[in-house]
Amino acid sequence: MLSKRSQYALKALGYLAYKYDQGPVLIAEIALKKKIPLKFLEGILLELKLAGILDSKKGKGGGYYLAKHPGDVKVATVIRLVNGPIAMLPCVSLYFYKRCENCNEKRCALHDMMIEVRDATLNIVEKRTLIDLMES
Amino acid sequence: MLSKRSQYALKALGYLAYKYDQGPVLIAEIALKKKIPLKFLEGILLELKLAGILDSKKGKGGGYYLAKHPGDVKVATVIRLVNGPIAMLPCVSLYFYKRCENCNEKRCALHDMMIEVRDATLNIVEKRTLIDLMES
DNA sequence: ATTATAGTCTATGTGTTTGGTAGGGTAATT
DNA sequence: AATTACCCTACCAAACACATAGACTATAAT
Repeated sequence: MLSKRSQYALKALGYLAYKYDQGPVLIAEIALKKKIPLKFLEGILLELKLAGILDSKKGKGGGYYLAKHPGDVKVATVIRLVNGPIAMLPCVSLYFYKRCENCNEKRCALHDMMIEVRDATLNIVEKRTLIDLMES
Repeated sequence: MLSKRSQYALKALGYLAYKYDQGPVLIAEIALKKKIPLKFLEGILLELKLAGILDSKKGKGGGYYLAKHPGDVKVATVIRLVNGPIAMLPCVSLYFYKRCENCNEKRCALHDMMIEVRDATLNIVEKRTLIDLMES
């Protein structure tokens, strides 16, 4: 399951994608429209900024905005950043790989099945971008 | 990610499937072969028994064994039992559904994408059984 | 320069889950 | 009597989830 934080991140990005090229958007506006606790959202947006997905402007007329074109931000990237591994097991994760202690990966039935699951999922989230999440 | 508990459950079941029709298997044997902390495993096997997947016999010559044919126990069932929802969001879960507070499911882009992910995953884990996990 | 705006940063809190360890006693079977 | 599952309590450390509060700092308009 995705954490609340991840859901919020995706929702917020969907909104910012929708508002793309319309200038900075207030944290408060996003919080209101997407029903996200404001201070919680603050931290999430900052994380997305530090990762280079968002950029921000302070002062009047400031706010957050996408640092890239919505089509250039993959859903998979956001999930990995905010939520962590997409795979069901560390031993089949591409970005968070950790060796499995109680199986030899060369012939582990569970391992093989989980690779299939991972690929089925990646096949979707690696292809989808913020364009697919655009929403008011 | 699957919890350790879930990994252990699947590993143990794979072993019991491998030993199917060879009489009860000691908890200690499973723990040893699959490198699972014994007391932890104890609880897991009990849970699987209460769910009707395993059966057990006490006393000398006792142990745990599959209550059903390995081909009749779906991987999806085990994951739902021990790990919880397979879907990435509560609002797209079939067995653990919970309404989403910050979207109207009729037209929520995230919702739709997560249904796709769910189905891609289910397409695998609903078809695989303990036969596919059989392993010494 | 001042002031309001709006993002940034740090700290704190509470509760839950995870992944164990340790020990005991009970009930059934051989 | 020995074996083995069953069932219970207690404890622990660490992480995670989901926030809230307050102070600080940069920006821009006046």
